[in-house]
Amino acid sequence: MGISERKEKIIQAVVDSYIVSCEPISSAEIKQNFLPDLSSATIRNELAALEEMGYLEQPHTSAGRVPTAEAYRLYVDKLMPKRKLSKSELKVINSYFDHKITEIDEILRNTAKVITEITSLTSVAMVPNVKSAVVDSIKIVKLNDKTALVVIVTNLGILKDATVEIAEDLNEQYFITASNFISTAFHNRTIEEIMNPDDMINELLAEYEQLFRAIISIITDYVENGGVGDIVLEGSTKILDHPEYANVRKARAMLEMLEAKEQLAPMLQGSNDVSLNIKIGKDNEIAEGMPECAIVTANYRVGGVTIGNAGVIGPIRMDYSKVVSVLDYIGKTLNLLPEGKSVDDNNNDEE
Amino acid sequence: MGISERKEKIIQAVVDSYIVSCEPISSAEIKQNFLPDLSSATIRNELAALEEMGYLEQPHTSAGRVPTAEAYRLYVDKLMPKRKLSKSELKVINSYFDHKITEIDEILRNTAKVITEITSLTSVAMVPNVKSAVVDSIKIVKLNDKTALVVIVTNLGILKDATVEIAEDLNEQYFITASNFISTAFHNRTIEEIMNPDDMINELLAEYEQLFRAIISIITDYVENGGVGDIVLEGSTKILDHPEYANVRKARAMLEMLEAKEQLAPMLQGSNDVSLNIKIGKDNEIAEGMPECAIVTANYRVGGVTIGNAGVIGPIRMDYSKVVSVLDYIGKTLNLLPEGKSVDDNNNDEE
DNA sequence: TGTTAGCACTCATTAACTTCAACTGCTAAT
DNA sequence: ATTAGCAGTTGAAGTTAATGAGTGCTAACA
Repeated sequence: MGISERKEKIIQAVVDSYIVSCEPISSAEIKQNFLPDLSSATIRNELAALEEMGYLEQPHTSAGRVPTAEAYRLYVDKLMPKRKLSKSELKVINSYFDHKITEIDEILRNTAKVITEITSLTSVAMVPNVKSAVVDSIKIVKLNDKTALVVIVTNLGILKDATVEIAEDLNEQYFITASNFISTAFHNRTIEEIMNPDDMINELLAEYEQLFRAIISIITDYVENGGVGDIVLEGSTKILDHPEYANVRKARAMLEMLEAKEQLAPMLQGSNDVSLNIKIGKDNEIAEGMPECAIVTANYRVGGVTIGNAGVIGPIRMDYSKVVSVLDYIGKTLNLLPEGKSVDDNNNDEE
Repeated sequence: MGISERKEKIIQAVVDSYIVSCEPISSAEIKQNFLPDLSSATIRNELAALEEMGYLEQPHTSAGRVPTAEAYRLYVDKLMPKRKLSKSELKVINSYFDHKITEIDEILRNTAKVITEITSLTSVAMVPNVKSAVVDSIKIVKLNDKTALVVIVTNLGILKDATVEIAEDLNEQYFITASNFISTAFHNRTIEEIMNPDDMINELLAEYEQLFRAIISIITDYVENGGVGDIVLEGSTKILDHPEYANVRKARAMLEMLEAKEQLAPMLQGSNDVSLNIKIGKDNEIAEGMPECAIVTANYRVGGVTIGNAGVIGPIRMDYSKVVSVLDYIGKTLNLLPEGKSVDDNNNDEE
């Protein structure tokens, strides 16, 4: 049993209005701005029905209506208008990616920055699935008598550089040989395989056991340190711009959640198969007492390889339409990056 | 013209009380908790005099007194009681530094963390004076056909690792030779000298000019990117715990200032000669419209070498006594780090 | 049967007013 | 110089009344 087209129009009207005003919407408002051919009384009847159905709420008897999470759900799934980004917005996005970028970290940082700049919302970006990264090579460089630097190069970029303690009597040549040896052994293996080495690897690396253990320990540290890669947060104070968080109690709950970045990971993930993921309200109640909010994330690929997720986090009342357009356009832009194609060429959307 | 001892006692009473209550202090309160042998009327006379002198303020006529920045100044310079940290606090601090720490970054991160944990204030830590860091060696490692990693090791730790693009036909041996060559040329030079190479260096490095330029470019990037090293922020949401920032306007001003980390640098610096630096209110009005706050920073040395500044940032009404003790104790702890001495040995303070 | 005008009703918000209590400043006595 | 006593000031909290935005319902209408 679907709902009538007119009801859908009304839901859309309520959500659209509420997104900009953050105040209950009255029947008169809807008549004036969306359905001038109906009387406010008729609209009131519909509103009452929609409230009965769980799409709308009244803060108090004599107030207008406010959308529930259900309404937002319907809105983003079906009713939301496609938004076209303005020329200047496109320009801003392109400017973030129009120069050569080599490090995945930087791509993600830029992605987060540009999302925040355009949407005025707090944005997050993260590298997922470190375990499935494929090792290209491993370099071990002696820095001084006591320490060496381990660099693990993967298809997702430089995974991690960390220092390890070494015996003092090992010379540089030793590390060059070791690097080559270990690189060969690990080449084209995934991080996961290295963490659980099979007999072959174990045997192969017996000679460099100390270094080998150190490398595994670095990788394990890294993977277990939240099980995920870096999470980049941008514009966390934007949260305070929304009237929803006008009182300090709520604002703090939100900011504290953001400050504990690692706990955000499970909410950003889970969108690996889907390119766009919208979680509204209870959808993302990972932890007890988590503040109500909405999270929209996209799964980003560069040259066919998934490099991470990025998106926004904000009040349930957010401009989903704009957010989706931005995430979408950034996705297209990123996908074209490595081919060396100019980013200006991919602006052949609808219209 | 100094002020009488009794007046000082009263200022101390007002500040001490205000630090815990954040509410105007009445003459009766002072009598009860600090000066029971005087009548409240006498205290009122003194309070009026101190207000005249600029040390105290009344929010409104029928309210108690609140200390001005002047009063805090006098308090920290002269009146503040020496606080002894509790056993459990000392334990917490020691636990952050009782294992081998090699990277300066990690020391600073830990420092910030422990400061926040104990003071419940937002803390900052930064590496200053990159320019005067002395280069130990420089390593260039070929990662793949197109990129190489440059690692600059200084007396302050690994200054920066960054990738550079390289010509495809250079083999690994080339970089080993180049590393050695460049390392030798730069050894014991400061970053500043490298940024403005003299003729000798220029001549010496003519052979590796491309790499040489790339390295200088990395260093320049790094130094100009705020002119300072990393700034670590810890516990920024602690700001919201203080009643001073109960309204969102003020909270946002503060948080936005913190988010623009780089701008904090000049406020943390300037304490290179002094080991402890307390800036109250207008003392640190770097930018127009900066929220009123106090900043207490310490200059930290490990083995005689300054490694950075760290401290707290919070409302003018903060527990200076505790903050100073904490920063002080951490300073002593850090200073003993490299000698391998147990951190538990340095607990021979007063009492 | 769906739509609409009309009207009574509800309830948050605001302003005006009152009360209350916390302090002070001042005066006069010690 | 100190102090008791008291009048005076003022914000905070509580009360009441007026306001008006918006609804739900009823009865008439197409």
